[in-house]
Amino acid sequence: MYRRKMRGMYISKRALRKHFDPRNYPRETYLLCELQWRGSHKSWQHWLRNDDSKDCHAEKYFLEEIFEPRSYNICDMTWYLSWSPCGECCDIIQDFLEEQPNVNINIRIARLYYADRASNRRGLMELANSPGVSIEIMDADDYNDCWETFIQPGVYYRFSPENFESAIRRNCSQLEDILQGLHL
DNA sequence: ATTTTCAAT
Repeated sequence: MYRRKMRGMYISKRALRKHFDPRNYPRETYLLCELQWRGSHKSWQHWLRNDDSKDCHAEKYFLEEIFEPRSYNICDMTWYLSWSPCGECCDIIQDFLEEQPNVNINIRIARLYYADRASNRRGLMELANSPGVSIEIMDADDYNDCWETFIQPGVYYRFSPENFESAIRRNCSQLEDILQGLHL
């Protein structure tokens, strides 16, 4: 059914710590996806990072190479993204959703990618206003959900978001401004 | 450092 290309389902806590702590500024982007087709009890998880060799952002890579559409039932996806999508990826996601109107994407992001660039701000605002899309900064519940889903059972990890609550708050207010179309 | 970024000039 789904190919497991490039990466698998579980991720190391080391990688999660590095890439989803908003106080870090890593030079790669991680996309963790959990999806469920309505009517099915099983969910499916997959994670990947951007492909430097192909100069391909993580979002484009996931939608073009990993996701396998079905013409029936509704698909609910949650994405945990370490960087927010750039303007171009926002357009790609929007086009994808127009072609796949049975898919919903709930996007949770750890930090904002070049938030001072008008093209990125505009992309996020337009994407957030598309049907089937929600975009939010990851809060403590998101971190816990993400950890529970993507860390292998039996691996001990305690998440302590209090260490970066101020970074989360700053990103939330910045995203709020962007989605309201301020400073475009 | 209220820096750093999947980014080229």
